[in-house]
Amino acid sequence: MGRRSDHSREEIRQLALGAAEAIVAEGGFKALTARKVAAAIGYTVGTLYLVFENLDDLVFQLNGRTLDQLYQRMLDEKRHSYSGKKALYALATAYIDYAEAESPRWNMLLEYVAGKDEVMPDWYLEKLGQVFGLVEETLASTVGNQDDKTISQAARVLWASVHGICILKIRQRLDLAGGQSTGEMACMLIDNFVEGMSR
Amino acid sequence: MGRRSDHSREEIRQLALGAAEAIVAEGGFKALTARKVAAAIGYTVGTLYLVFENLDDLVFQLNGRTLDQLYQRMLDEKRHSYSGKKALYALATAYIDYAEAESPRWNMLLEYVAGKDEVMPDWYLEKLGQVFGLVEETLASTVGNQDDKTISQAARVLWASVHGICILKIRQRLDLAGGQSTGEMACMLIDNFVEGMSR
DNA sequence: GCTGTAATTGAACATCGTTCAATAAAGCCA
DNA sequence: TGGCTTTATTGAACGATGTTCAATTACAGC
Repeated sequence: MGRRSDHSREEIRQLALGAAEAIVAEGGFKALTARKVAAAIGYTVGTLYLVFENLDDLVFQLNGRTLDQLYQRMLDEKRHSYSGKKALYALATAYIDYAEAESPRWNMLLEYVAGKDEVMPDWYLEKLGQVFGLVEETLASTVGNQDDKTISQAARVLWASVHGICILKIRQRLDLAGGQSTGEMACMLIDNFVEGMSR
Repeated sequence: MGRRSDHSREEIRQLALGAAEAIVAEGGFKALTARKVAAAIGYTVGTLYLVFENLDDLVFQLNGRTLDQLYQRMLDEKRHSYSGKKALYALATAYIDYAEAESPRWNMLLEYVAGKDEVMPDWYLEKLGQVFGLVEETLASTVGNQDDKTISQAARVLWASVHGICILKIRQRLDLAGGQSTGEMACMLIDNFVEGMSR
């Protein structure tokens, strides 16, 4: 109808993202459609396009909230103040548990493939940086006296690796033989990597 | 029209897969549509559905050919008969070079997300196994006297990790700071992992 | 109560994957 | 050669998708 002003733009944005999360949790990425999100919040498609540039934009913002949750879970785990390798295990476990519990949503983090020279928005890179920062701190306090640059690079290598294990497991590209759990694989990675770094 | 019999089913299948590869290389995954593939090989949509169950099936078979190529490249590299860590570097480099040269196609390997209890077809798991087998051999000859199970598990962990680095790089989730190349990151991973394994 | 503003709608468009009755070309037999 | 059967191939049809935008309607101020 006409102007109702039941909700502000920002409220509609939040409602839509919430509804989208529920839809994805229920039916995975392919279940997410503009009309479904609109219907779930009691509006119509047109309204969504006042608040989001397009569906990709909505997905991107949803991914932002996923990264926030991921960061929060890892931060909570770090609060338990383990030290050394145990702290890295804890971070990896938090990451993996989230990925397995919320797998459709976590999967969506990689769904969007940027074009050749498109670049991620700054706010998104910042959220990614937070997660890596956490790993960096923990790694720094685990392997002694290495320079900052090495630590920062190693943290990225290590976390990309944890991520890789997670992805192949969850997307079932890794079942063949072995039969280890994701957690066990991550431990093996951390053990050897940290051992190697501390020579 | 009616029956032309210009090509056998198998020939049509190969033509379609070839055309699909070209389309993906040109415009990425989202450019791949049934009508485009059909037009490219001089048939209509209907014909595609005589040869493929659906578009997912086509993508799956295309992924099979990608795995074959990947395996071949890695095998060629191994023929140069390096040994030790150098051999692992060579495998990783072959993998990474392929991923970067054929990134839309390589990206497609992870595009399909299986449902909760769907399982990959055997022929696909076999192709995956081939790739891992190559890493296994190489790793076994690099770190001395470890039992087979440990090697096989470690090979999976290591390659999932290389894969993770590749994915985050190519999908631009990893630019922040550091500025290492994918290859350098993989070397760092292999160095530390192998060092750690050989205690 | 009237009017102007703007929030909201939903029909319209192009395109998608997928299906299947209709069609026309090839093979075959007399 | 001509007619009949077979079947490979077609393409219109269907429902659903993302996206747009003129039309509609509810509110705010006078």
